[in-house]
Amino acid sequence: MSNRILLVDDEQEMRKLLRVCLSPYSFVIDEASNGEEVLDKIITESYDLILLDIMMPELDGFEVLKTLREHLDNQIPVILLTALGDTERIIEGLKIGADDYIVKPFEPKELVARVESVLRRAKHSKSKLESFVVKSLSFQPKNYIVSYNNKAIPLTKKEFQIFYRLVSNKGRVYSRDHLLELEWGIEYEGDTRTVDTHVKNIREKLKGVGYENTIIETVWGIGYKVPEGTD
Amino acid sequence: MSNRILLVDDEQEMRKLLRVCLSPYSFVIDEASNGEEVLDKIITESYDLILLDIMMPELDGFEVLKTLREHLDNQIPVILLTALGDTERIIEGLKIGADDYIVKPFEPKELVARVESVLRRAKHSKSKLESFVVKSLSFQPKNYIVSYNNKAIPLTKKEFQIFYRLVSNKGRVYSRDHLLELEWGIEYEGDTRTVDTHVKNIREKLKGVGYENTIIETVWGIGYKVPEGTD
DNA sequence: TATTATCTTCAAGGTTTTTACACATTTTTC
DNA sequence: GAAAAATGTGTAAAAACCTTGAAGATAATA
Repeated sequence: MSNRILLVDDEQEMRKLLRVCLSPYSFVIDEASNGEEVLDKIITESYDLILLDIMMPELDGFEVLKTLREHLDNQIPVILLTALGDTERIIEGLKIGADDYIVKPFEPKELVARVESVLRRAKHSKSKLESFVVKSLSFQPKNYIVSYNNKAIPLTKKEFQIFYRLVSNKGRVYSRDHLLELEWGIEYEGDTRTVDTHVKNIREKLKGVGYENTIIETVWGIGYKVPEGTD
Repeated sequence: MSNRILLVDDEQEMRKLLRVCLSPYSFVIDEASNGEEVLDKIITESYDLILLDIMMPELDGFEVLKTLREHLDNQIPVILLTALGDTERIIEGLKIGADDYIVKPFEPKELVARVESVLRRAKHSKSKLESFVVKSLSFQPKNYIVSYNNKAIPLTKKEFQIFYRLVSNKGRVYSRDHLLELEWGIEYEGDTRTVDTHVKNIREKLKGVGYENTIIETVWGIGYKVPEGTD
């Protein structure tokens, strides 16, 4: 599956340049010309990487990144585009969660290298690969395995995806639509209730291994969540 | 849901022009021809954006904006309409809380762009996403959570909506009709007393977790409010 | 290709939320 | 202070929403 990249820059020329540089590779590319548009798109679409210009009028790259990390998807990789010599802002940007930065003007080759490196890292990133334990359930994302008392719970791929998303974003409510977008793809047209069925199956399988907590909670009229709390 | 826009200008021609420019898009448009009418309408109706002419006889745009920001809704986006070269007033206007400005005469395209930009920004404004604390209650709007002493209060969706509206507009009184319009939708046909029931339930649930303040006050003959005061 | 596993759809039945309404209580008006 | 108007409250019906099971469709595997 080709990676989806969002290019963010207020200057159309720069977006064009970025697009040209990346076009030889099999990326699906989308653009946004200002901060608000980015937030909008992130909520409705889903991307594997964001190339984010820092200097934009109104809502600048910093603000976008901050909002993104604090309120929206905390995992999506971000590469900052900065002007030469803007060391301070680079450091600041990395602090608040950027994954890498590229200084304008840049070498096309370097751009691609950075993009691929970040994508690769993201794919194998700790958060995505490392096992962890939540509420007595131990997750092993790289193998699509969840286990309880050392007993593996035979989740299917979709089930795992949903469960993993909810668990690794404890406390956050996901609407059915949002889950469909995140786990199925950009323009899923099918029945929303599909999510319900998967949730049902997850719950069933959890019970099947003797796990009695109600870990996936229904938020009436909204969606599903895994509540925060002791693990 | 389409956004509601209030056009404010003393010249009918200008209102007509604005309306024509915006008509290709799915906005619900209302008009006002003087300052007093604006304040009137803001209190009884609700809008997502106000296009406000500065130069009006009697109560001018400044005064309206000031009153709006000081006494009424502090969040509703406002775009100022100004004459060419009126830099001073523009700056002044932005200072007292306008979100953007447009210089007359304007390009229709630009008007629409500005309008949409401001609307988008408002939709994702921090205030809509960020958690906050009011009178010992902590709100996490993103996840539909209100909690007291770290204990979640199990509000239903409607209850949360109403409570959140009142709390995030402390000091402002909302009539039942207005709340219905805001939280139910423009053409609600049911019983007004439905609001009372929800308010009752909210109060009950607050007591249920040991919260004894009377945070939602009844304003006799008008509606409900959450009073301003120490948090 | 046949077989199996997984995913999706659908509808019946159950649960929760929302609404309506009747009556109690409070506030205002005269 | 009595009548009228507005609000508070409990209950129950109505509506909205969720769960569940089963069956068809699709994809994966042998």
